[in-house]
Amino acid sequence: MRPLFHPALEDVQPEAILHALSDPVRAAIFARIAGTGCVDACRAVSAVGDRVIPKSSLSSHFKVLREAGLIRCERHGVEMRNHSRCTEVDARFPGLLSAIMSAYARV
Amino acid sequence: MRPLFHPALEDVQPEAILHALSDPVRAAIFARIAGTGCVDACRAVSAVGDRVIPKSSLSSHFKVLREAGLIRCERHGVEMRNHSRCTEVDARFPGLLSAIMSAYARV
DNA sequence: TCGGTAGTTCCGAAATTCCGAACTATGGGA
DNA sequence: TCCCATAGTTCGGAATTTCGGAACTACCGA
Repeated sequence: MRPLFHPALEDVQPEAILHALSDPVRAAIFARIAGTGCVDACRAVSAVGDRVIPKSSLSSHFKVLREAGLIRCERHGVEMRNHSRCTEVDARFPGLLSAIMSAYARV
Repeated sequence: MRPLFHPALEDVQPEAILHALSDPVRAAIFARIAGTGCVDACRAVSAVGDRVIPKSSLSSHFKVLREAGLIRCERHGVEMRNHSRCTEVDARFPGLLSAIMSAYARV
């Protein structure tokens, strides 16, 4: 398997970040990844709230987050490890991610 | 014409805001409204960058912004005046709008 | 009442999202 | 080595959303 595409920090666009996080499921996934530092993808987030997310949907959610520049994914053996790129993104767009995540936390 | 629907501040949802502003055209419209304080709708924003936006698309963009709680629209005679709800929204989600707008400004 | 400007609604085409089923990749035995 | 189980991706069709032109409505001034 060839390595997954990750945008360079300078190619990360605000619209992609907002689009990625405008889906509550993706926002919850991202919050979990950012909160725990690292999450092995699908099994660890197979449900959000009381809603079960199908594998194929999860896979595309991870792809959206990755291509938006929000997470970094690498395969470790049979599972995928996901790390947030919070620190990087915060350097490019100061305060953006924390404002978004605390807006969600407020609801 | 019956008055337009505007969500109460406590019904404003982060996902709606992010979705509304994840479209660069809407973000540009909102920036113009927030910047000038008030914009008479379509004529004043009939183009974003070098791209002309059809009236019907503009109309639905304004609707999305309004229903997300980002702007307040009222008819004055033949034209529609749009005000940003920045101050209100900032009270509910501190720092969110300014972080988003400065992220766009950075690109 | 007519005419012009501002904006909305309607509706079909295009694009996007959703998710089940089938498939691929990897590692651990036997 | 071969097979199995687990983790995740891809495919494809249905459902939803977005786009934009044409027709329509609302309001004002003359």
